[in-house]
Parts: sequence; structure tokens; C-alpha cells
Amino acid sequence: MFFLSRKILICSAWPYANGSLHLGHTAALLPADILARYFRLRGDEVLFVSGSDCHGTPITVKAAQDGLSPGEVARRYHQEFVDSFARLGFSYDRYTATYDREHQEQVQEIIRRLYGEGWLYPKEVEQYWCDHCQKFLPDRYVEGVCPHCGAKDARGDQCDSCGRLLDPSDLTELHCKLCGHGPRLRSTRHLYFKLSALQEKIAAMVEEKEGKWRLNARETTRRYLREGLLDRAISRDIDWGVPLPIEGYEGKRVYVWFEAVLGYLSTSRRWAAENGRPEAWKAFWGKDATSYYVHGKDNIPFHTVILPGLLLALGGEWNLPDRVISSEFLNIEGKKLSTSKNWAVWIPDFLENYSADSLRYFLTVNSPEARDGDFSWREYVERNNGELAGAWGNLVNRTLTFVHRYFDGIFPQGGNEEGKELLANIEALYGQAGALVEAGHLKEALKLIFEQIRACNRYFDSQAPWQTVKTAKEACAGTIGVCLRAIANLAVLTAPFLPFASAEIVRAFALAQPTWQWQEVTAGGPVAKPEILFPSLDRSVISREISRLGK
RNA sequence: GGCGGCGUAGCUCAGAUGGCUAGAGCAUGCGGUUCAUACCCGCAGUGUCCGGGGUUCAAGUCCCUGCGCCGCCA
Repeated sequence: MFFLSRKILICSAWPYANGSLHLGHTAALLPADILARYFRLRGDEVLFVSGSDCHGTPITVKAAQDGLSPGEVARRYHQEFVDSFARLGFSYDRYTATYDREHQEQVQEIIRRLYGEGWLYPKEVEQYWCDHCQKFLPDRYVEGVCPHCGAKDARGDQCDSCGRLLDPSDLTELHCKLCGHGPRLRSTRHLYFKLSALQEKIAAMVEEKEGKWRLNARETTRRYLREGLLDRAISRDIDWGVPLPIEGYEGKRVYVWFEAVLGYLSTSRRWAAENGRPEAWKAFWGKDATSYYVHGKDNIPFHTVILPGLLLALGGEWNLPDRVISSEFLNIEGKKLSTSKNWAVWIPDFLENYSADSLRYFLTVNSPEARDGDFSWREYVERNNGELAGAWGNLVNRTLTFVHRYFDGIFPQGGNEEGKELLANIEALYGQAGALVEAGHLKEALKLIFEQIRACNRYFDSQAPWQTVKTAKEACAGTIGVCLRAIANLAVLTAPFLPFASAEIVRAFALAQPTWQWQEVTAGGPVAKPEILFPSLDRSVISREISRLGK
């Protein structure tokens, strides 16, 4: 069959390396891995990149708290992220860190170029300076009394006790978070990016991509455009980040958000260089490629305004974001996730006791596209036991157990009319579910696949092979043959979503290199019996896990 | 405070461009089956589609307004 291989670029957001990965990150980033696995199965060429965001003020805050250097904090969490993602089954082609030298050099090169071409211009602004510490203070390092609730030690960006967003100048009795001395305003010079000049081009992009971005991404971007794009400072007076490579700006660092989105580009180039084809990345960034950007809704403007703005400023034929998959937030037990209150489920912890597949299943099937979702342990346990273990795991288990008990583990010949219909419906899923996945509707795709899993269980029941095995062995063989072929294909169809379980089934059937199309399994060969794919969870974990939240 | 999104069965969620007697999974009740991880299958429901106005032959779907949740910005 004629098949044109496409270039698919998948960019998933950069988790911030100041704490462990939690369920919120996973929910937002998971669609990227499902897409990557799907397109690879289809035979498309995929470049799936991301990395750890290792610079910026919050990391220096965390470092000060833990008595470490910012670099040590970033390295520690970066290593942990690499491990967590591997165990979650995330199949990045390249996962980097923003402190890597290659990344820093490329960011500096881009900044030099933008500066040389007049896209960056200097501007004097007033900022708080601490004489005692001899440094400019980021907003959150300026503390004082909150004008709204009177709390002491409100941060300059936000008051922790009343939750309001603030400007440092709102506060009274200002003091430096580090030394307690009073800061003063002092003028400083920053480089600004001429985003305002790109207003029309970015507006044109939004129209061009009409219907391909998630609604929240499109509307948020339109809102920014309506308000008019503003030039943004790309530099910061801090000492942890990529140094600005421009004369007169020594000691200043690149604002993390400009740097992190450029990481997609720098990581793509590194991937290409490391694979011995230094030019290979270009095809994934050109107009013939299709790009997917996957992140949480708080990241929208960085991907739909700033990154396109930088690419447009760089000139040339860049492909701007085709598909933007911005997920909503995930609540935990009905309450907003909060890392500081430990109202969160941490990935390293979660994976000690529960499987990645069951989490991938839950997050895919349970997260709404247009509003915040909810993770509750009760729901998680019930879906795991009822749908994953009960429907899919049990279908595999009952069928393979049957084959081993009555057919010596050999794939039997045969089929029947009802079976033909079932198999035709499953074959149709490759097209139906595939189209949904490509459009970013992962949940609908997975639900469609699970309908056929249930249909297969129904078929098994209605055929009652446990009876025909005694009375009509040939009919029984036909039934089991149909179920086996159904399972082999359902295993491929679920592979992007449940990679670990699928791999086991594929191994059991000895399918060589399955692809996203009907898999013919030859009768007469042996079928192995895998272990239980999805262990049932005891309901006691519900109360046990809930009681650990918030402590 | 300004802007945007959202508010649908007990629970978690589907329902572009208005035509539905409003759906799915789970949970609940009843029944069947025993190959299988007390699993699977069948049947049965249940909903002032957040409240209040309006447009229309027709509104969960469009408009206005109130309430609530979420995000962004200042």
C-alpha cells in the first residue's frame, strides 16, 4: 500500500526543576507521548523533544532553602525527571536540560542574531536594588506589608496569605528577603523584544490554524492580540541563567521563558548532530512538517505568541505551531493542586506502588478537554479495577488461559460470521481512532477502542466456548481464533496509550514490529500466556492515599 | 478590578455550525453465566442540561443577566 511518511515534530513543555514531577505535569504532558507513539506506529518520522527548565528565580529560592547551589538543585531534579519520564514510558527522542552548554550557546547565538537585526532594543527601567546584597531583587525577593490584608512578609509578586497578585511598589515597609535590609529603586537597562511589531503576522497565524488548536489556546491568544502585543523584556538581573552575550549587559541573564521555548530548537539540533545528520532537524521545522505543542493552559502564551514571535523574527520558512494541545488543570480530590501544601500526588512516589499504564489510562480517559479535571483515588481505583483490569486485562487473561488449557497454547484455526463482524469493527478502529488521535482527541479515541474491547467480551460470552469445547471443538476453535486476532490488534491499537501492557501482549503473540494497521496473526503457532497485565487494586488504598494528602 | 473559559444523571465525563424522546463509563437495583483478576454479559432506571429573562416553529446548544468554579492580566 502506498504510504507517504510525514515529519511530525512534537514539543512538550519543559517541567521546572525545582521540585518533583506530579500528576499535574503528567496530565499535561502525556498527550505528547501518546501522539509520538501513535505516529511512529503509523510509520511517520517523529521528533519528540523536551527538557528540564533549570534556570530562573524559583530555583535559586529552592537552592537557598536547601543550602545547595542552584546548579545542584537543577541537576538533582533533572536526573529525577529523566527517571520519572522513563518509568512513565515517555518516549522522548531527546530530553535535555537548559543548563546544558549546547543549549546555552545556541540561545546566545540566536540572541546575538536578533540583536544584530534590530529585534532587540535597550530600555531603562527602575528596579529594586539591595545595597547590602549588592544585587537587583526579583519581585519575589522584595517583601513587605500587604496593602490588602496587612500580612507581613508578603512577596512582591503575590501575597501568600490573601493570594492577591502584587507589584513590589504596592507593599509598605519593604525589605530584602535575603538580608532584611530595605531596598531602593535603581535604574537598570534591559533588552526588549519587539513583539508588538509582529502583531499582524501572529494574528494571521491564528486565523491560518483555525480549528486546529484547542479552544482555550485559540481564545487566550486572540485575547492577547485584542489587547495588543507588548514588547517584552528578555533579560533579568539575576545570576542564575544563560548570560546575555551582548556588550554592556554583562551579568544579566536571559529571561527563562524566552530561553526555554528556544530549547525546542536547540534540542532538535542536538538530536540531529548526535545522530550524525546535523541537518536532519530542519525538515521537522519546515513547512512540510506538522508540529504539535503540548502543555498546560498556563503555558499557552509562551507557545502561541512568544515562540512564534521569535521564529518570525528569525526570518525564513519556519513552520509555526500547527496543533496546540493545551490541557486544563487537574484537581486532586476536588481541590486545587498545591505543591506547597502537599496537596499533590508525586510521580516518584506514585510509581512505587502503582503502574504507569493505569495512570496513563486514567489521565487519558478522565480528563476533560475544556475544563479542569479531577483525580480522585476512588475514581482511579474503580477505573483500574473495572475498566482496565476487568474489561481489557480480563479479556486477554480469559482468552489466553483458555488457549493454554484446551489448545495446548497453540493458536487455533477458524472463525465465524459474528466474529467477522467483530474483527471488521476492530479493523475500522485504525482509521477512526487514528483520525481522533491526530486531531488531539485522545480520550475519544481511547473510548472508541474500549467499546470494541467490551464488544469482544460480549462476543466471548455469547459464543460460550467453555461449552462448545466439550460439544463442538471446531466451533470453539473458531471463537478463540477470533478472540486472539481481536486481542492482537487491540494490543496494537492501545499501544500508544498503554505501552507496557501492549508490549507484553505483542511479545506473547510474537508479532514482529507491529504497525498501525491490521495485524494478521498466523494460526498454528504458539501463543505465550503473559502475567496478569493490570493487577486489581484493593479498595483500602483509597482511604490510605487520601489520608496522606496535605501532610 | 479588566478579559477569557467553564457549570449536563449519585460520581467522572461526551454532546462544532440550534431539531434529542439529552448520552457513555462507573456506582445502584434485578437477572444470566462460570472460561477468566468475585471476572464477564443482559435488563432497568434516574436528570427543573447552575438560577432568571429573551430570540426562534424549535435552545443543553444563540443573546442578556445573576450566582459559582478556573485561568490570564493589572
